[in-house]
Amino acid sequence: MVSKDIKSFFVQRLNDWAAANKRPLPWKNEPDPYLIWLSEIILQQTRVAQGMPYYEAFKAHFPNVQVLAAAPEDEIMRLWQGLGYYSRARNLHQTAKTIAIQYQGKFPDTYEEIRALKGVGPYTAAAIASFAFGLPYAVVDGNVSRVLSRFLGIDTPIDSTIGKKLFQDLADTLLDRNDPGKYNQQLMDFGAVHCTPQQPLCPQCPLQSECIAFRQKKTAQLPVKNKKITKTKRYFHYLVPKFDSQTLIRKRTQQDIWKHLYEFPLIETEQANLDIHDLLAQNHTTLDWWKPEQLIEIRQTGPHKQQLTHQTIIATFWELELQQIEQNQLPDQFVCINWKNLDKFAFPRIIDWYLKDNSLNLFSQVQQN
DNA sequence: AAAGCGGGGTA
DNA sequence: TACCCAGCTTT
Repeated sequence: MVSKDIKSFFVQRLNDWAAANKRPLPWKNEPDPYLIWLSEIILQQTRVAQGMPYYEAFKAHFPNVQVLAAAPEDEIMRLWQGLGYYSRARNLHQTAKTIAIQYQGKFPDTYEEIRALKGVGPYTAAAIASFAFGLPYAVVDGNVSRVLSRFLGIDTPIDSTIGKKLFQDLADTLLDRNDPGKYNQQLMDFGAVHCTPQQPLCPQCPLQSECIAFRQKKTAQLPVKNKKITKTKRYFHYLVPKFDSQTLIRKRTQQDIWKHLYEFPLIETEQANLDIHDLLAQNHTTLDWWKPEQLIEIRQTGPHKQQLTHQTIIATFWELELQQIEQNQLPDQFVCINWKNLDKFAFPRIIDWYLKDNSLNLFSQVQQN
């Protein structure tokens, strides 16, 4: 499928390109497998620029795997707040414990052992194996599959089962076994800054003369993906209770977005508009802490929209100033906390938005104390 | 094999 | 808007 000449052309031109296009990143040339692993988990489906500050924060808070393993889960989740795909944070914690206990703090150094870690798939295992231990495993991420599909002119969908196997095989074939880690880095850099999804820099491309997509004018059509997204709208009504400096939050534990993040008591509706008093009159278990006679005042904030990949969230915040919160009636997963302790818990972006910009009127007197 | 999971940048 | 990002896990 790939001739020896094509491979040496590819490897040589890529190496020349990388020499002229440095892309300094904090985790490059990092010898510590723990920090390499940390950076790779953070960067899964995440742009470098977005993950960078999180990497620095995690590195500062948890300088080694033992510290991370010993940290409370809520602290890790809070530090992960805003980065998305929150199961990564839980898997990070679980794997830290695995390494600290089962591996006595020494990061496993074979591909199979690394691949077996929670949250580590084929890409991440190859990345750690090659970067940290110089092992000959080719990474295949979005960048690599795009470069290969174009250079070799392959229109097999990269997200199909057959396509994943094909591109992994091709990547393994093209891998420069003299320095797998360096080669892997170069190829991802090339995809990220040169062979970009839109408007790739073909006119000045060192691979142009052998690039099938360029020759056939198909760069804009490659790579092919067959996954299409369907978006659903959801209407969230958050009830924000206030009693003195106390409020009520709960941890999301159902199989849904934002699992293991916290939120205010939530009622989800099918329609955008509703009468708040009708909603409060419902005999909903989420409202067991609420008694109509204890209501002092209601204020509304929002609705505010948040666009996720598969869902549009339209959230309205209803601030309920109360004479009392029925703490002995709290449903499962609910906790009554002081307002000033909210920063100990991880919240979805939309609640963070509300807390930062729109809740001052509710607890301003508390914050001034 | 397909679905589900975030948030943000870019055209 | 739609697409994509140093993907993985669950169903």
